[in-house]
Amino acid sequence: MTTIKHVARAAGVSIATVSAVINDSAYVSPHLRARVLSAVKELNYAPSTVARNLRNGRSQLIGIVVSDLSNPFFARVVLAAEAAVAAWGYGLVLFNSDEKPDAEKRILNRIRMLSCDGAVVVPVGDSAQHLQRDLSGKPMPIVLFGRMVEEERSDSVTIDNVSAGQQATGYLLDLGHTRIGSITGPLHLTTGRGRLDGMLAAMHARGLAPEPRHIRSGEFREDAAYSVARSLFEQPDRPTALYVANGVMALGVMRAIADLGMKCPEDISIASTDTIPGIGGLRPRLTRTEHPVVDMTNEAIRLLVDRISRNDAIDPRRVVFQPALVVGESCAPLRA
Amino acid sequence: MTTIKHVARAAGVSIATVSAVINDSAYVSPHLRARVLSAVKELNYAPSTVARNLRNGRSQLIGIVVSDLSNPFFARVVLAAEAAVAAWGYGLVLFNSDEKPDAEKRILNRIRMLSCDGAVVVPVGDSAQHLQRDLSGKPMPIVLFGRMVEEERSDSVTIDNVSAGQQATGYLLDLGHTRIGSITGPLHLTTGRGRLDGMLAAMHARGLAPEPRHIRSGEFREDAAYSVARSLFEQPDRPTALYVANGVMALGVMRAIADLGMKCPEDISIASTDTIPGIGGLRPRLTRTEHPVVDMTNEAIRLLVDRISRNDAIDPRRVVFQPALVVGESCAPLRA
DNA sequence: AACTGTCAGCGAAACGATTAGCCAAGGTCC
DNA sequence: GGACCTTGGCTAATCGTTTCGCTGACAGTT
Repeated sequence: MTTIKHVARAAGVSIATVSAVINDSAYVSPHLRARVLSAVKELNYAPSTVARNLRNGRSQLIGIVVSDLSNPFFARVVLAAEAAVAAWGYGLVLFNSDEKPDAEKRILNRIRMLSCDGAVVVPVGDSAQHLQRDLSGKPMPIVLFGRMVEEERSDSVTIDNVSAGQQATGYLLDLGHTRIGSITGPLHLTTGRGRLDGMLAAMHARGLAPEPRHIRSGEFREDAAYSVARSLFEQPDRPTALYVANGVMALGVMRAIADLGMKCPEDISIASTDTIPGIGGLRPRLTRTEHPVVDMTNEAIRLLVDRISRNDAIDPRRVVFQPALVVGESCAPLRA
Repeated sequence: MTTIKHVARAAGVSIATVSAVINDSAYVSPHLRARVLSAVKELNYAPSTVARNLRNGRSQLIGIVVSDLSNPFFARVVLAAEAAVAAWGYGLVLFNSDEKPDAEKRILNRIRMLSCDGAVVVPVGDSAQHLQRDLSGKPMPIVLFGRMVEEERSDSVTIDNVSAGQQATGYLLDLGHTRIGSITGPLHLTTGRGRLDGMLAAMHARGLAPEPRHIRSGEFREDAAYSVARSLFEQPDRPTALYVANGVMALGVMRAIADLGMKCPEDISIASTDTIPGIGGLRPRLTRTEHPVVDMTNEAIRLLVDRISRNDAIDPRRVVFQPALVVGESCAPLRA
């Protein structure tokens, strides 16, 4: 590795001068500046970020912890986050907690040891809070993304889950369905609980109440949804319409429908929150509510970068995005 | 931040002793060791990776540069890579070159500045080679993934693209199709060129040659494939079967088929290489060749870690995985 | 001519860790 | 009892930067 010292020697100046040229942090005469720059090019010098980080206590690294990278929703978040942090001059260190609280704890500890300047976390436990409290002095900036676990004291970017459930269920109700079921995520997560609450609220608003056994919840996974859907469909009085809480679960439900020889939307209507992008050519297209993933991610990174470069403590900020209903072909009016 | 110095003071020992305890790098009497450990716990001390890295020239970071993170194939690679590097005790820094050679160059420079210990690169240009040559002294370990651009001197993990094209096309031929077209990727990439060569080889082996205007190539993107497919289908004597070179392109083709009011496989058979995971419930399921993504990724990380921890230079190793044909419902026998 | 102010550029001290080399204290052996 | 070895722990150098404070030259002011 060529270091600043080699450059200084080659250019016949002190390392302080080289540093000044590199960082534009002080005036250097054009003459010397040119000598330094040509030495830099000559030796193909690049300042060591490690040394720089040690010196000024920052790492230009942002951690991102997602709960399930195999979920395309989070893949899109990571994609957007990579672009966003690059635009702010940071690097993105990626972690996958796989919905396991202790994995999350390990990861957050690793993030701390890497001296990341901050992190975007899709929480699965309450470790994020602890991490912040632990640090004597400045807490590590954290932005919670997508969901919250308990009452949190961090910045957060989420969607209005209740509205998502309401909109999707409302659409099914408008089509005349009354026997509506739902498969939602774990109820200790706001994305699970909130969407279910929205679904129930929409029903109640029309004076309806779902069959308790048509209300199911499970992990946010394709195979989990598949099993739940099968057991739901194999019962005698199955629902005529189903609200499914996310994109991969909707895929699992679709697979169950196909495997049971049913047809969607002829035999059952499916509305979901979230979808899998790019499957526009496959039928049926899902009717679902969508989140503005890129905007949400940009906002999260913006909040994080702002908090990193801010030295006064301010109150947590919570940004909530609204879902939008997108109509596909997976829902049909109730047959009389 | 609490540093090793604070721990030393609290435990009443020198920082060298603390370091020895932390790293088990020298014998420390049980008495002092206990004092140190309790001070560590007391102060909630975690060694600064930055300082440690500066000192011993490693960063415990592995970079990964993918060419298009919005492609689910690479999303799966990243998912697998995250798990693999974590298992080896590394962190994963993610970059997206978006198929742009100059973005790749910038990224590789950033990776160098971050003093990553190595990188997995899906190359879009020839910067990876340059990066290796540039460094005086030890070159930075790099493993090329998925494709190669020119003759390369790095380790690489790829698939047998020719075989992928042959298998998929062979299946179409077995169904009786002779007027077969193809939409493949950019021909300067081995994934583009190789798959097309395989397709052509399969045709030639049966004494057939495709219509030149049925052989198209374009970017590995859903929308690119959509346009190409439309223009192909709107011609008078369109092919009865089509080989599509990757999963997202296949989705674009499916969308074009749907938008033109055609049906797959009734009106046209589609076979592809690569697919989008988890769409088992949507119809038709693609007939395609699949790659062992997880195995490939693990192998790449294994090669990289091996080269990082090795101090003797050895010849580049090339690992080639074989694709496997998976039959769906997107192909039908040719109607007489 | 002496004093003051400017200012380009330099030297050296951090940042937080690892580690080679050293130094007392204690034990062993003739 | 002195020479020698072992050994636990410490001091100090080092990694590659940034940055504070200083030097010395030169110009302007009286």
